[in-house]
Amino acid sequence: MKLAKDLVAASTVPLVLAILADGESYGYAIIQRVRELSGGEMEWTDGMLYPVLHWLEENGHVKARWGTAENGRKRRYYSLKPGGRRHLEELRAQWLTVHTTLRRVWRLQHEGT
Amino acid sequence: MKLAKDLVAASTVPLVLAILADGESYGYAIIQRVRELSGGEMEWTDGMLYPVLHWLEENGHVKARWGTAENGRKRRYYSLKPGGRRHLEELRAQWLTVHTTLRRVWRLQHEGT
DNA sequence: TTTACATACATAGCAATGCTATGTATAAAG
DNA sequence: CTTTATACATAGCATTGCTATGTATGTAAA
Repeated sequence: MKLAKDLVAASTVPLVLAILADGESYGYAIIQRVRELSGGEMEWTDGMLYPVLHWLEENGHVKARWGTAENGRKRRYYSLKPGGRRHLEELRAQWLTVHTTLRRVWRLQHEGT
Repeated sequence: MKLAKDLVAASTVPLVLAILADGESYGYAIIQRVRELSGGEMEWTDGMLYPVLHWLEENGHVKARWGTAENGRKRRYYSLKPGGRRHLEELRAQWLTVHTTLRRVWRLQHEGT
C-alpha cells in the first residue's frame, strides 16, 4: 500500500521517537524496524530518515554518538533525551486526539444511526 | 491542544470526506462538525478548508451545488461522489495501517517486555 | 579479484503546497 | 447602526519534504 505523503510526514517523528524510546538505535536499523512494525507496509528511504534524525538532534530531542559495530563498521547511534521523551508523549496525545475524532465519524458510517 | 501542522494536514481530507459520507454539508457546518467531533480539540479556519473543498471537487471526489438556507442565505453544498467514497476508504485504510504500526511501538513502552 | 549487494551515513537544492492574510457579503442581535 | 456570526473565496509566498546523488565498506559469490 502506497501511503499518502501527508500521512508519512505526520507519522515519521512519532515513530522514530517511539522506536528510540525502546532503546538506542541507528539509521539503518530504524528503517528496518519500521518495515517490521508495519508488516512491510511502510518502507522508508534513508534519504528521508537522516534529515529527520539530524533535526531531532539539533532540537535536543535525541543525542547521538559515533560507535563501531561488531564488524568494525562505523555507526551513528541515537538515543532519547528527556525532552525527546516528553515530545513523544505530546505527539502521541495529539495523534490520539485526531484518531479518536476520525473513529467517531467512521463509526457513523459503518454502524446504523 | 495545539496540533502539529503535519498531523492536521494528514487528517483534513479524511475528515472532510468522512463528514460528507454522513450526508451533504457545507463549509461552515463542516468546521463546526469537526469541532464537535473532536470535543473542541480541533479548530479549523475557513481559509484552510475551502481550498480543500475546491480540490476535492476538481478531483472528482465530491460534487457541489449552490443552495439557499431557510433564511435565504446562499450556501455551497457538497456531497460525496462514488470516487470520493472510494478515496475515503483508501485513506481510512492508510490511516489504520499507520495507527496500527504506532500502537505496536507504543505498547512496547507502556507494557513490560 | 572483481562484481554485486547490503549496510551505513550525509546533504544540496528545489518542487510542491499549506494556509495566512485579506476581501466580500448578509442575517440576526443588541 | 454596530457587532457578531455566518458564509464563501483566493493570491501568493514561506516553508519544507525528500529525491537524487555522492561516499564508503563488509560480505558473498562468481
